Amino acid sequence: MAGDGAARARTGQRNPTMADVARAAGVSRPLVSIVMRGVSGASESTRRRVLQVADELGYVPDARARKLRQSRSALIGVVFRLGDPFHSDLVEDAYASCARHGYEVALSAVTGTRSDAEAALSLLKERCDALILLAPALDAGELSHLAEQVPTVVVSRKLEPASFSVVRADDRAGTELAVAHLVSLGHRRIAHLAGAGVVAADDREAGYAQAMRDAGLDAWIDIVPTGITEADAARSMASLMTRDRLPTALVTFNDRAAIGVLDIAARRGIDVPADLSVVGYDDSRPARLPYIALTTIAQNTPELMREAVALALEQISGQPPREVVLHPSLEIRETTAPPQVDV
Amino acid sequence: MAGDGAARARTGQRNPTMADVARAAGVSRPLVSIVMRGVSGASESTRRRVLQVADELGYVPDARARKLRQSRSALIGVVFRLGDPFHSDLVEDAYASCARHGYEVALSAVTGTRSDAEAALSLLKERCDALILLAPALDAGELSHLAEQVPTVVVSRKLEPASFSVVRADDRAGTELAVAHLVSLGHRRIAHLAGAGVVAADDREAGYAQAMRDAGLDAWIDIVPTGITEADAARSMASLMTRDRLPTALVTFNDRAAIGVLDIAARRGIDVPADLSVVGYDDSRPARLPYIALTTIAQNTPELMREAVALALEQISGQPPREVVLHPSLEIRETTAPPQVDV
DNA sequence: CTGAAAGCGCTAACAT
DNA sequence: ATGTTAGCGCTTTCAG
Repeated sequence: MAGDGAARARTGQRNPTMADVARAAGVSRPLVSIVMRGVSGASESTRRRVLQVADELGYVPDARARKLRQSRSALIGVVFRLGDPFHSDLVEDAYASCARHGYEVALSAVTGTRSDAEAALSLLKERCDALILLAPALDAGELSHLAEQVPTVVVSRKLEPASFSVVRADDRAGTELAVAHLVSLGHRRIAHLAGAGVVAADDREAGYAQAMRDAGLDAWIDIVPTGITEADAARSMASLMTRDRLPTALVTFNDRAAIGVLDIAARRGIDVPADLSVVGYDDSRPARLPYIALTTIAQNTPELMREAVALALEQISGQPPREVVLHPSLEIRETTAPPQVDV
Repeated sequence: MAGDGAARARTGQRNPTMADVARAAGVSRPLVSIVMRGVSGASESTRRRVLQVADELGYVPDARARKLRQSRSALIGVVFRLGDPFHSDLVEDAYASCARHGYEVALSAVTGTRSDAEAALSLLKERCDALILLAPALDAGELSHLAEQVPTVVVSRKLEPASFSVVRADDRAGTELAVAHLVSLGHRRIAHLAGAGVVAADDREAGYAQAMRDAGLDAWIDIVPTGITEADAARSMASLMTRDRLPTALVTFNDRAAIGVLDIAARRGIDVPADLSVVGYDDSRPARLPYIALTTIAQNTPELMREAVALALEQISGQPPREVVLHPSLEIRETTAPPQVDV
């Protein structure tokens, strides 16, 4: 029973400390430390008794004191954008990858009122052993400055690795994959909904153009700029529909744009994929919903984070920063099919 | 310039400490502490000099040491479900509310592989002054056990406040609002898509039934059970459409179900709101997207978190736990309109 | 296998 | 306004 500890907490007394446990168990303080950390150096009987006493007292080790005393904090800080599905996936993978290497994760969120710099600073104060920044909105200079203070890994931004490491997927290769898939289905009038001014959008657009040329479809290259939200894409799609001939397939720069397109298509009676094939980009959670089932380009988030953590550990152990570029893959679902009528 | 500090970090030396700053500035350590905390007790000239030296050295205060020394950690722990839009909103509000009271936020995520209990334990180790749990999947016993160790506030779950405080919106009142809105538009055949086995779904269903009775529409009460995903709702909607007469309006137990309905409606050529009015529940981010524009019940997340933080502070200052029930509100957007043909 | 002593970086309490 | 001393809870030596 947690009688004693509970009573203490309820009456506003301090939490039990290691010394309390040692006293109650009739052993020295360091011995309790040994038992709590699960390292060797205590007999089995002592270990059992100490653990039982600790449990009875409701003892919880103080992470602040532990990390202060240890040279390394065994903490990897992750800066992510709150509410972003792609970041949510990455954070989940971060927990898994860090745990495999004996590290804990310290989270710091970027929100409408909390900048990347603020988020990173709070982790710096916690003395994380390394920082992993998910697509941070910081320029190279700010990132370098940060990286001089702590090993830093930038995820999913195309940046020259300098004092920090970079891990990202090859965005050009991604849209090339998308176009190649549509070409193999028999499409020729393939348009691209391009993200205007969005990071990574340039590479995705270049990959689209390259793949069209490679397929001998130079004449059909058709780039429609759009904004970052579903609503922007819906508007662009609506304007596309005022044309004489619609494309038979659409490659969008991200899933949100693709979903905006799907929505408008449904409302206007355009059958996807019979009348129009759509390929998104990101393989975000909504894309995987069965009733959306969007064919899309996946960045392989587990591998992205596995590499990010590996790069962090490399830097912690003194190795120089470097860049890792991963290959995206095609997830074929239900929004692509051969065109009903060819050109 | 951060020359010295940077060089240190890059060559793997330790970070500068307060003692380093004191030495370089030619003052005592506590004086540096006074300056860094911005409290009174240092002359303006000293203050300026210390701050400049600290900046040159690239000094960042060590949060672990500070929190260890202080009796209170000035930290409020928040346990949230990663990737849940409602939780994302709440966390964002938590940052704002905590900052107003001089508290920082320590985040701990619940994921597919990380339970509420694990998430809470890691915050316990950080010695947070209080914990705020967002719709935790823990039973009353587990919550009580936790609350004996640290002031605890449970958000958005209907639970008898015991050793912990509870803040939630009135779910019955929410669906009553939804039905009343539809009735005022002239609807009578109003069905409810009910969440099977989901927390809060019972109250929402009860509120629907109550409001129907209050409007004298007992005969039209029509409760269709469904699952928790958009796809579940889409299936339920499809089966609803095999009936002779469709309802003219639908109240769903959450936004995800509503969005599943909207999707199927668009695909089957049912015009929302002309043929069918739809009211969701939660006012989640997707509901607010302009191309969805879902009429829905809002829980007022800023107020929910404002109350949660207030309840946490109350408990920290020794007051007993209690319950706060907030009133939800109706957000009228574009998925509701008068019925085209009445019964 | 166990215990005594020192110290991580900081702040609170007391001096001056 | 500034300096001195002590100690937060833990882990790490180093002696037994």
